[in-house]
Amino acid sequence: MRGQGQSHRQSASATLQEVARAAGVSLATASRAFNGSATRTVRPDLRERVLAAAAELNYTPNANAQAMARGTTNLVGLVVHDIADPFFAAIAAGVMRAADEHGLIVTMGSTQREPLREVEYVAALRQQRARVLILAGSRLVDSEIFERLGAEVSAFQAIGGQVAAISQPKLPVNTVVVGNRAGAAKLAETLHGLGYRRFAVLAGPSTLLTARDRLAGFRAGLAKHGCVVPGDRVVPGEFTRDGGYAAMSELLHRGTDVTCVFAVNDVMAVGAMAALRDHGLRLPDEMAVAGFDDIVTLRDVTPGLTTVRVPLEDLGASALRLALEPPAEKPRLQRVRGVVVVRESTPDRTR
Amino acid sequence: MRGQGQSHRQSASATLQEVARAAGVSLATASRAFNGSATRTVRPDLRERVLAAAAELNYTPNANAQAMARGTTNLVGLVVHDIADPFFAAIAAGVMRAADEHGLIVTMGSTQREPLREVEYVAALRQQRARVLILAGSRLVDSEIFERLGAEVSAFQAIGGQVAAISQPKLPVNTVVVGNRAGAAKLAETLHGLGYRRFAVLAGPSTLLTARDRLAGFRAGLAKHGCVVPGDRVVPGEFTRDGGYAAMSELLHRGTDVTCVFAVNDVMAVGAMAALRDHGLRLPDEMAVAGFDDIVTLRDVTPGLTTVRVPLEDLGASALRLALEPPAEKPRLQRVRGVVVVRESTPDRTR
DNA sequence: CTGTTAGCGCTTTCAA
DNA sequence: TTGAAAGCGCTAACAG
Repeated sequence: MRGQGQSHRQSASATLQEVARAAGVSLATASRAFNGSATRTVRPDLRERVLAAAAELNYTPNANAQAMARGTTNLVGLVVHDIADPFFAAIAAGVMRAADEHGLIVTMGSTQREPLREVEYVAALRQQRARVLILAGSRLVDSEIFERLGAEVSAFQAIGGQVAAISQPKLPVNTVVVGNRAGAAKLAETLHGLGYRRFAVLAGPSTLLTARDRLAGFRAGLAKHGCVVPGDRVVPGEFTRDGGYAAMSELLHRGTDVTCVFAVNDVMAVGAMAALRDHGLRLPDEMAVAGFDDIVTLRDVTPGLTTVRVPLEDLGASALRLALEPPAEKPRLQRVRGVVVVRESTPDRTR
Repeated sequence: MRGQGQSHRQSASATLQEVARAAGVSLATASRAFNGSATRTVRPDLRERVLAAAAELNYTPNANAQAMARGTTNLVGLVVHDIADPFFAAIAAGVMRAADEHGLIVTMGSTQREPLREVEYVAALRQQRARVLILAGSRLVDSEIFERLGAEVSAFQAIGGQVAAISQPKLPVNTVVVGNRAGAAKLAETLHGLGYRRFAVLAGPSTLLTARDRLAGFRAGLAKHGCVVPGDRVVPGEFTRDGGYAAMSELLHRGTDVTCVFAVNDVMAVGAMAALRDHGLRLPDEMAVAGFDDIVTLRDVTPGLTTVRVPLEDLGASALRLALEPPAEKPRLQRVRGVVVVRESTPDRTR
């Protein structure tokens, strides 16, 4: 192609220089024809010529070159625990929607729930000079690797990157805080109001703050009514469908007289329902089940799952907006509360 | 400019130049210390010094600068119809898994099922000089905008980008072809074997090739047994949960004597089941339902949904591998077949 | 309003 | 092995 084929690349795209030449203007004018602002204007006819030449040559600006020259990109890096989990898929959808409105490109990393990979992704995003970093998903209690994440995030900020997190305000960055405790407490009170008294909790991983908060909130809500969940009715497990299935199986295996099970997220709740069925129990008559999140894809399970609705897409969109705010001295927090949604999985026992 | 801190940027990261200076070597040597190959080696002690200096300065290569200098990036652009749809989320997971193995970064665009946005995303990815483009999701019959997509894809290839598609082999690129026809035909035969004779199809959008192929395959499968689906029992609709709900409602509204409904994807099938329930029908006794895809998140619906399993994650991983293959004269096709999975939603009527 | 020119940070000849 | 220097494509002073 150009350069009479002595390029080592297999092919190349037209450059601004070539467009300028074709339009009979200087490089600078060609650049201004595209980026022209109030201060840097181009005579209309020249502008036309440049645009025409660009179209003719099928020119597209090289984003990498622009990034170099401008010293900034329009890349948003989103890090999630597991993109195949509908929880994160919904958040991702929200981030992408908001990114679109700002003309930003979203790149995504899925850590497969491996904390170290989160650190690696942040490093990769720093290398890409991403403008925005969004960390979605619960923090862990493990402080060792949390340190490293913090260091990496600081490094990202140090070169001018903007950051937001979704979950707990553990990092010194703007974060969208989900009202896990309050939501779970409200759920507990609602269930108590429906007449339930003997509860078990499928509690998720004990290292996951979100899981811990939901458990704590649930207990706090029950405590208001003098009701407790004994330790042997709190079963830990993975934060996944299979984790819910396993935890529920474990509970059934132990034998129990509980009438209502709270799984700390919907995905686990669905797994728990499957385990209950496989165990021959009829739902919801022989066991009530509640979850958390109100995952859209799961709204059609039967019996309909009582849960706490969290506006996941909005979470993603809000996080991007927060990240884009001009940096302040103190990180900003935006709290989002969940709303209890009662469905058929927890029928009213008081009547 | 950035001479003595009069840069307009708020901050900057250490550059290779600075690392080189700190290590007391030339820029070239510093570069080689990182990228060193067999031909371009660096004396071990110098190498050490460079690496130490880099660590000291918290240096990270600027990917944009590397892209400029090398003329190539390590960006994979993935375009999906809707990331919140578990179908695409699974594919995305597969792509990311495979990308990881190659040290590639994945950026994602979700078109919200708006064909024009697909074109825009491809344009954006060309601008980013992405190395790989993966187009996931059914092609449409609409030729007008298909032309534009084709042109944009060609432009992408023209500058050296590698492309793969997932769905139908309509574009002249490597593609992972899903055996929609064969899978639906097999499903039809299976259902016929279970004793069903009067079918309806919730057919999805008539412009979507995947939807059309599944309908055609289903009919072909039934035809083998002398069974037909009359036109008035084929109800179009959106390719979503709500589309399935609406189509099923429409069918029920018309009044019908069918005993089994085939929704052309699982998400629609779940919507259809909800509609059937809302209409007071008991499943699966009063109506059998089958879907297509075997979405993981939906494996726990009740009654368990009979469907055609498509290995979605593998689809994504395969697509990336295909895209990465050295360009050949002819686009390569990789066919993936679905496997019928019979569950409780279509009980055996023959006994 | 337009053109010239100096970088942005890095890779890669080409000489030494 | 190492270093000097020429770009990669673009933006943004700066001078006309």
